[in-house]
Amino acid sequence: MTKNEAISALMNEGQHWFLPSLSVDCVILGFHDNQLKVLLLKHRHLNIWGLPGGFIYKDEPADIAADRVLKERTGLNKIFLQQFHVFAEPDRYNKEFHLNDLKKDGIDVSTDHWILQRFVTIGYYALVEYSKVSPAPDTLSEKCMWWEIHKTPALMLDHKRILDKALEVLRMQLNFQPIGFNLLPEKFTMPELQKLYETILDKKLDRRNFQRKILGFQILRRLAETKKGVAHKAPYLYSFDLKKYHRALKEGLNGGW
Amino acid sequence: MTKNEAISALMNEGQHWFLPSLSVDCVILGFHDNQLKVLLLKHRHLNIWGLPGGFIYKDEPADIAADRVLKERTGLNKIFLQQFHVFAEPDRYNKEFHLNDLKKDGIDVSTDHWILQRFVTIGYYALVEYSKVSPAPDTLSEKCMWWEIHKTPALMLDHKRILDKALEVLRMQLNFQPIGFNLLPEKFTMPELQKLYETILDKKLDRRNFQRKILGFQILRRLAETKKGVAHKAPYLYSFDLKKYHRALKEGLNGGW
DNA sequence: ACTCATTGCGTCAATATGACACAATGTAAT
DNA sequence: ATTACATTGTGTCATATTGACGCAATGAGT
Repeated sequence: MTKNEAISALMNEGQHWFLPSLSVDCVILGFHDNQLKVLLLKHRHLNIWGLPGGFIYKDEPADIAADRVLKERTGLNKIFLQQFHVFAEPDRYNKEFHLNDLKKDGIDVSTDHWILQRFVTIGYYALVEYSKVSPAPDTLSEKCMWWEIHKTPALMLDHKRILDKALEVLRMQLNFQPIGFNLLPEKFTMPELQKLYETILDKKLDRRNFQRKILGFQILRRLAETKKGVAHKAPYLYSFDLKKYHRALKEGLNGGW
Repeated sequence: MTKNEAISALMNEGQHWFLPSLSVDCVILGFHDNQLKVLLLKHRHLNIWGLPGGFIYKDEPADIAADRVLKERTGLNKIFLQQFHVFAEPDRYNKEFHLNDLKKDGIDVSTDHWILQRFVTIGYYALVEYSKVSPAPDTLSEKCMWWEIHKTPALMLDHKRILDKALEVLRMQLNFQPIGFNLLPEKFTMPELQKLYETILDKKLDRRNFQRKILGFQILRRLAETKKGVAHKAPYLYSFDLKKYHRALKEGLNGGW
């Protein structure tokens, strides 16, 4: 099936396949070159980017739909994927935008076409290991690539707001949940982990205090090896203690009360 | 318009008014007699209770829909109301349940009626001042009353799960946000505030340490008066310092990182 | 006047946190 | 080889926060 055929099928049959009014959008974050990155798609003819998103089959759980979208875009599945917010303002969805988008593709639809109706979208975010992802464009897009989190291009509709909200929630989670398992390779160094935290928090942390605190969580295991081929003193390699990591995920880190 | 007329109108016209596939459900919590309570509705003919919920008008933001539902059920509006989770499993919605419900009301609908389709619901929770609420049943229900949070009756569909999730999120929020302003009367005592925390957390707290910690947040003002007509030593009255309270809401309490 | 549960206000040790010092290490320049 | 230097591993110290608990004051009920 060519891309155009796929689009035709979607346009003509979509309303029979999918739950009306609802979509999912995924904020897929990866970490590379000591930078937090987000996976974006470029629409076929418009010079605008957007988050990977999709619709929910009529008998499909929303979480599975998000998983499916993620799989289609990154080749990854079964990863840490979490619903974080619903975006349900009536004006978030711009009829004109899609109408123009489709026209440029040579597709003319009436203004009451299903894809032009108001959509409420469920925002999901995923933390993935950058190196394992093979960005792959889908039916409606021509490019799929990583962008540095603070240097994203203009995004369609309210996708910038969705991205910002994902980061806000992520920062909150950092306060009571461990993070990083899905963002880092299996073996990593303390400075890499610290840089990840600093990037998410957008804030410098003291190297020594960071180490003390993170080790205090008891979710890391220091390996016997050090990182080779790196400038300056070779740092130790660490890996997550998965058992303790998952326990911490469930029970929280600090407690608070 | 009688209740039956209202139901007829809803059944016949609903699909033109509301966004398909979507609903909102509200977990409305109040505090009374040193107990956390939740507002539940009893369906008209079934001996089963449920959370107050409703649909979203086609041009209405979901937050406003939740506000509207809340207003209709409690007489309150403009209060702390927060989306906390989306429930989107296909099997959460039980066609048979509604079919039976309607039959007992003398309403026969075909199995493809709009109200029998799959619905994804957005869960909202609200913390309200118990004494200001006037529980009022709506079109589809015959009773509306407070229930102790740990002694709720059987709930329809997945409403028990929604309630539990709301409490889980609320407990998390307690770790980095102040709470209580909407749950307590304007003037309250320290033991009352502590009891609120203990109820939400389902855990005993040390009286003296609790006071020290909560005062440390700097969101309380101690009044010159003490609570009268109470057994034993008269405790001081406190009220929230709204300015600082709202600042703490925005900026968080502890920071963590 | 006495009892007693409860409140207000402490103390003290243990623990956590923030700021910073210093030696060890490995690459790169000389 | 030697040296320079950025970076890492480890530790210190003062301060802040936390958990556990003591004790006197209060005020309704007897």
